[in-house]
Amino acid sequence: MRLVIAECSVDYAGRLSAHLPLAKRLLMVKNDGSLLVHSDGGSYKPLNWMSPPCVLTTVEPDETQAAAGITELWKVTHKKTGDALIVSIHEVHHDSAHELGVDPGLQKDGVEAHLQKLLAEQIELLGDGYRLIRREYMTAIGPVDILATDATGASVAVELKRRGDIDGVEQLTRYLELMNRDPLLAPVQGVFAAQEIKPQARTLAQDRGIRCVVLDYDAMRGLDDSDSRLF
Amino acid sequence: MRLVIAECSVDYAGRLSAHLPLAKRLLMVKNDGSLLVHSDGGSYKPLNWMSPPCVLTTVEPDETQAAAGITELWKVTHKKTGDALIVSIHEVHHDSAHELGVDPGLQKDGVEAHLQKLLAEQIELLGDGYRLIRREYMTAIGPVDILATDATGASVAVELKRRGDIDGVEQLTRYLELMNRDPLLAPVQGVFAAQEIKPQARTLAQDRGIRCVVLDYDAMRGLDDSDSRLF
DNA sequence: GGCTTTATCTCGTAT
DNA sequence: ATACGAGGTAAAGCC
Repeated sequence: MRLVIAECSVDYAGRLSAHLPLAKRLLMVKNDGSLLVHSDGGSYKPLNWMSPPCVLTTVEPDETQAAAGITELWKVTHKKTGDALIVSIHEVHHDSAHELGVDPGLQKDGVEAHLQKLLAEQIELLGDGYRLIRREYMTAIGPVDILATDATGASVAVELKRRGDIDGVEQLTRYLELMNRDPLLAPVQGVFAAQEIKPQARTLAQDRGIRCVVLDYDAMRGLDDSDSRLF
Repeated sequence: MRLVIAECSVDYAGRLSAHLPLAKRLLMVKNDGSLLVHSDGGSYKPLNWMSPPCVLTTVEPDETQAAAGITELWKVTHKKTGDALIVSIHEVHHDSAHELGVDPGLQKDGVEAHLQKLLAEQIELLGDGYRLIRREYMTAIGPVDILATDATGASVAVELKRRGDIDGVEQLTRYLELMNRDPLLAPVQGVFAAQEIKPQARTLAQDRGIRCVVLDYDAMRGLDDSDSRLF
């Protein structure tokens, strides 16, 4: 992510035409090439922006533009729609770049979060001798919902979903590949747990040696009297 | 505006509960106290945020939190709803503040400027034989959007609006009164052109002998190949 | 992948 | 002030 504070004017042409007069603003260039133009007020919506997929190119200002005080010209075009955003920069006050990496993303607490909490408390539902290591076990590619050990002490990675679909199996597969490369964890067994598991997902999981567990949410809630406290 | 790049986790409690696991993100603190938490991808929507009016306070982490690696705690609460956003900062990688001032704000040209340009180019939309005299024809009380002549060579004053309201008809009426006193122009016919004309405005216009024309912006754009050049 | 519904929606406008 | 509808809506859920 690149952060630039600059005196600039902005023109947008796409579904509509819009113009931002010259003023000092924040230009946020994300890793995917998308651009956000923010002022020091308003809500979270930028004054103007370009959504991915798009490309940012810097153009050399021509004589007229240079005479008008433009020192840099950014052109951001959307790859599909052809929408264009043109940023005319007059003066740069700040310019810094930062490596942020992939974000694990927002968890909206609802049924899945509650399911995770309940299963963590009732980890023996997976089998006798199972013990919880931790929830949200962090890996380089994101957090695994639950990490546990089975009766033999071997690691078990649990992926939780309300509706178990192929996507969830793929996700768990990626985690397992990564974790099995870690000598401190390997061998790691996979468990795909959901209130409902689609036949395709079940077939794929079994094909990859991943155990499928269907969870009874209501029964799990019934066992847990802390339910009234919610979280 | 303050920009902070930090390892942080975020919890939101308001209309819903949500959580962001520990990761490196951008924290944007606007002048009004509002906060935006951005990752290096996604759309213009932040991962999490607090809208104004709100207040940001920094809290000293307690022993447990400090032991967990939290060096700073930000608490942003909405003044009316009481929604709260809690940012647990583990490590700050960048921290800078910038004075941006008040933004002049976005001008949506789709409204009038673009319409005027398009209608000037496609003046025959008003009728066969129409010819453009000039845009922004100056009078003593201000510029008339478009001055043209009809097939007979008589003057036509065009008032353009995105949404045709009574105000626009009144404005055009004033121009027409003035221009009809000019022997070089008189008689001047009035045309009220807009993407949408309100019934009250239409009634008033017709009562004053002003012709109403509804413009199809998209069709006019489609006819204008200069649109593909963007600027 | 395409479609429908939702949103801590935001934002403007009319009442 | 509040209600209503559009948005460069974006994002989640569902078939």
